Amino acid sequence: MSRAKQQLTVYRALGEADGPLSARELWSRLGGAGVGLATVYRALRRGVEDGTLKSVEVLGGGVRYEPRNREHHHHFLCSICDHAFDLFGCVEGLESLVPEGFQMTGHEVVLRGTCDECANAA
Amino acid sequence: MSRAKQQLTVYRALGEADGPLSARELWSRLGGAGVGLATVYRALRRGVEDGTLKSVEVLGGGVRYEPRNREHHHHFLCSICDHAFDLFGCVEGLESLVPEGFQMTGHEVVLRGTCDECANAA
DNA sequence: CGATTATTGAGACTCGATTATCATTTCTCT
DNA sequence: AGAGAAATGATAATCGAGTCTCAATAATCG
Repeated sequence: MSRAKQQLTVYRALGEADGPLSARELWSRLGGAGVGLATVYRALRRGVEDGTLKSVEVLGGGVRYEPRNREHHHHFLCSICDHAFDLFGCVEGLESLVPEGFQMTGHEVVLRGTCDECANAA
Repeated sequence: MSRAKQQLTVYRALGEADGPLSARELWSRLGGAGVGLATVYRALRRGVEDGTLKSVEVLGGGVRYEPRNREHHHHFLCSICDHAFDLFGCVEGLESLVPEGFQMTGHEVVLRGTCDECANAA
């Protein structure tokens, strides 16, 4: 495979995904063979360093990566296929949960359940 | 230390905590020395098995444990001391986020920021 | 008290995720 | 095409979390 394009390949794959991907998920989407796992990790690290990518932690399954330029969103974690899907929109009333004296700088919402595909396959 | 009470010691420590504790946090609260880390893990595992405890994952920092009999609640994760605090109450509008065909079985909300103490210490 | 059984603590071990190493290959530039 | 720099892939090394092993210790019971 041609070199020096792998970084772009990684960015593109993440851009086309329907949710954040873990290093492994990404690796297998890129063909498993043909691109080394180490290269995937390197590309991800560089992406985070230069601000193109963002690492997110969705419960269960370690760190995943997504393009930083996505709008504010949250995730749905399928408990069967273990894939994380992007959601659109947000929720109300978060401020009221913050205790006296605490300062909130951000929030995460994760919905758990069964995705479309897994629900039908069951 | 007397034996056969360690399980209770673990339960009590979790009951008195202001949020879920990781195995390590719990271990250091129990004195570090005097109780073995393996015993803490054993007690936690038994607690989860017999339904007394529940393991929760708050983003960043692995698995933590809390008594199962707590009301529905969420957590606040302090980015400085890395401690997770229980919150009271919940939010509205989660259902509207669920995509067509997906089935939601649960949800998590995590607020991030600085806790009381760390905010004042800064 | 003495025998029997369950629990414990310390450390060895396992397992998965991520990083480091290094020879090899590709790119850039002339 | 040829030299030098940068990136890559395979795999070894590392790191942390959690589990397992086993001799020692405490609890139980007659």
